[in-house]
Amino acid sequence: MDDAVELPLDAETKVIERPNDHKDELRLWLRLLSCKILIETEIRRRLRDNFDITLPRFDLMAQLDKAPAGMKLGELSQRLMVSNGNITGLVDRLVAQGLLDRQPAPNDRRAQLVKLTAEGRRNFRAMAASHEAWIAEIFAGLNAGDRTALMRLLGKAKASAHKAIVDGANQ
Amino acid sequence: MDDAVELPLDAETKVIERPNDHKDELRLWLRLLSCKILIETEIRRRLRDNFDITLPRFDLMAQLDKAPAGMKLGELSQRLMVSNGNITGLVDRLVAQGLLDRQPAPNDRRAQLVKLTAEGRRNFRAMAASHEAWIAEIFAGLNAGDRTALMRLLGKAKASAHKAIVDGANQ
DNA sequence: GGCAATTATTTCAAGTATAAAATAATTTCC
DNA sequence: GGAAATTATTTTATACTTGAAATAATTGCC
Repeated sequence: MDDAVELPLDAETKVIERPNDHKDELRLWLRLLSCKILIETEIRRRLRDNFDITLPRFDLMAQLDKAPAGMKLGELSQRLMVSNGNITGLVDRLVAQGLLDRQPAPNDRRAQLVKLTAEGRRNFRAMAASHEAWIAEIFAGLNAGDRTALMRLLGKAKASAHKAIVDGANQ
Repeated sequence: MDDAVELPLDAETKVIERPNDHKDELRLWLRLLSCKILIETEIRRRLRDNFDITLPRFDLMAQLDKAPAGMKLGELSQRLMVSNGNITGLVDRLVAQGLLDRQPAPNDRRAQLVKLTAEGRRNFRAMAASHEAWIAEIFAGLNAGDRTALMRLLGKAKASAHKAIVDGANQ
């Protein structure tokens, strides 16, 4: 089979001849993805080089730092948007490192509360300061207006995605 | 994912009382991430349910579909922004599935060219049509102006991140 | 021509991630 | 009170992912 090369069509022609073309949305998605990978790879590298910690562990600790009373595993799973089984393993490793501890949840023997240990909190606070500065550095090329606009558009994209997910649950 | 509750400070107060605060950039990063996870999880689910394929495999095939002459593994690694070892395994599995084939690269006995098989191309084309429609559906809540603006801002973010990565290589 | 540096890929160990099934406890509701 | 449904977590199997080291081939340069 021959592999057709893209024809050089301008936007006008596109609309007329390819009414169901959604290359724009596809490009938008790919750019969002590449932006995320670029930033994440750099943050991962800096966390490793400076603090010898992985990004998933840092992210989990960040959630716990905001919840001094501790969190249930399911809560962590929801906030981090990852599966339950994933959290089980991550918490295991962080507990083994002495950065977290588990304790039974009051009033519910199914659940456990996980919280930062004193060492975990101390560690996290130090890392978080650097992390915040890195993120600021990474977005330094955007002014306040850009950031506000990007925040709003991403919010709109999230809402739109949410709707598509609810609507097309059986798709 | 969660957008922490805004403190009731106006911009002025913020600047005065929290000169080195970069919570805005942090929130922006977290929103970008959650947007990506939300969309990716849904696309992954639909690919699995409709075509019984994983997202990484689909993404790899998408690259090859654009390169009828085939691609070298390193080229795939760059385009997909993943490690070399990752590509080796993915290609192994896709070859085992009969969707790809490897052949020696001309003029370079270190390298190999990977390309879609006829079946792989047929498969991919069918999946790609659905995939494109899903992405369009997911971004349907954004009008053309929103999409253009988001595209531009993400481009700016990428450029900014790139600069930070080059500048802060030893950070 | 030949040796050092680079490039392409694979291998390896560890960790991260998912989906689905299993386990255990709680809640609902009659 | 007790069965059924729900919820919280773990387990399992498999796949994906990374970073670093190893292997193999090519290129650059004297």
